[in-house]
This record gives sequence, structure tokens and C-alpha cells, in this order.
Amino acid sequence: MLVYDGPRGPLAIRLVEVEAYRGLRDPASHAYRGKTARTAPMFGPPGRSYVYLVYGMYHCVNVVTERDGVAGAVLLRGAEPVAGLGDDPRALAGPGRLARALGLTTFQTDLDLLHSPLTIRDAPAVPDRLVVRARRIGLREGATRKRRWRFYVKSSPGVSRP
DNA sequence: CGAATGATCCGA
DNA sequence: CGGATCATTCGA
Repeated sequence: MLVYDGPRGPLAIRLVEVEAYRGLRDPASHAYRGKTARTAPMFGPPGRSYVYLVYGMYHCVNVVTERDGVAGAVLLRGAEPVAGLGDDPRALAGPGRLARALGLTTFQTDLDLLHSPLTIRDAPAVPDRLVVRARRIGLREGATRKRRWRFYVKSSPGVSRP
């Protein structure tokens, strides 16, 4: 679950699709070529946000996962609406749509996701048989390897591409 | 399939 | 500085 108390009121979504990114070992990662101003949050402590602009018009929201000093994050690629977001089950399917629906931009990068208007919370466990593991999407490099670091909930409408 | 659209990054 | 790149989406 991701909860956002922002300008649009209290919003809540159930995350159903994510991708993992690492650092210097992962050619697909923004952190691959070292730390920059933009990617600095990826190298910071876990539990914080990393939001960036892609293709000049969409934002992507990540959760930093590794300990301070080690790059790693999870890209939020799809979710189901839970509260405050209407009832289009596809409105959050895809990282760009997810960020747009919540109104998240680079202004929300590097936030503490445990003590902010933007928080990530526990949710009921998804049974293993409903968890699909696949190759990552949209990468020029890194998807061609054996890195199946995309995970999504089987047959959820919030998944970008099954 | 390709256009949209702008921040970022690297090389010169 | 300039140009290539880009963890995407939408519409023809």
C-alpha cells in the first residue's frame, strides 16, 4: 500500500507491479554510472523516494531499498486504486500513469516514506501462486540478461503489461 | 509504429 | 555548450 496525503486529498493505492534496480552491477540502473545529483537518493538510506522525469513528460516513482551508500531501488510500475482515485482499474497501470494519477513529481523525490505525507505501508500478503516473476520492461540494456526482476500480481488490472 | 517533450549527462 | 539518450504513453 502507498498512501499520499497531498493536494488532492488522501489517496491510497495497492501496489501490484514493481521492478528492482541495483547499482554498479546493473546496466539498466540509473545508478550504473555512479552517483549524480538526480540519482543521489538511490545511494542514500532505504525507505526513501526516488522520483525522476522520463521522456520529458512522465514521472517514475521508486522506493530506495539498500543500505546507505549502496545503490538500489524498486520502481513502482502498477497499482490498483483503493481510496480517492475513482474506479478506473487501469488508471494506475504503468509507472507514468501511476505517478500522474497521484500527482507525484520530482518535488517528491528523496522523501522519507515512513514519516512523510507520502508513506508506504504493509498490506495483506499476496499468495506465492499469484506472484509472477518476469523480465524488466522498456530497457535498452539489462533486460536481455537473466535478470527477471519484475514482479506482479497475476491477473490484476493494475498491471501495465501481463 | 512513431511522435511528444525536457531534464540529464557526457564529451568536446 | 550541443546532442544523444530516455526504467513511457497515446494515438494513427
